[in-house]
Amino acid sequence: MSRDLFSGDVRTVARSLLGCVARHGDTAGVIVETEAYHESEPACHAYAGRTPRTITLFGPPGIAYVYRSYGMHAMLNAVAEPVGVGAGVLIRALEPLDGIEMMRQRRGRERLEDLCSGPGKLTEALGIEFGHNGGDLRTGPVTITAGAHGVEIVISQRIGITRAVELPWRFSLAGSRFVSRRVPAPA
DNA sequence: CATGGGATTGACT
DNA sequence: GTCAATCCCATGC
Repeated sequence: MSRDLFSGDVRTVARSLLGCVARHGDTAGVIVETEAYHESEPACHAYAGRTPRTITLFGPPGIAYVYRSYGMHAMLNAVAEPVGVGAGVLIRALEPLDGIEMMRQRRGRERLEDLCSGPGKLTEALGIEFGHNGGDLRTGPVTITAGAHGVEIVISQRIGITRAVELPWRFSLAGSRFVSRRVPAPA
């Protein structure tokens, strides 16, 4: 298979990351939900071209792109596609694996399903901050490492966006109770 | 330089 | 189901 988890087109990478382990310090979780974003479609931050905010997306694959949403939440993305192409995979949900007590402390919640079931939740649970933007996900401090393969994947539409809503670029693990929102039933 | 919007969450009706 | 919190930055004049 591919030598590098992050090489290939962004949708392939988004699928490959399902089942992988995201880790920061003593906290870690299995990725159960991702979304692909590409400069060719208007929901992507890179759509408008290189800016100080989005420059990371145009860099080499395997780099963390962390940004602030709604003024308060950090979002974790893995940069994909070759240098010069702006694209990334949004990590939307994790199944808690290690450091669960620390996650509970950071989140102020007890239930496992409340710890990492959303893009802003998982960054809080893992202690990921804006300063991690630009870090290499292969060497840390925030890492994503290969996990299960052959997992059953569900494809659906992306969530919480207003443009290019129709693209089926959301990927989640079938039946996981840790996804941020239910996959809508087919029409 | 001023303005508006956003890849969300949690609390409340 | 509805709504506010809060701030970076892209856009427009």
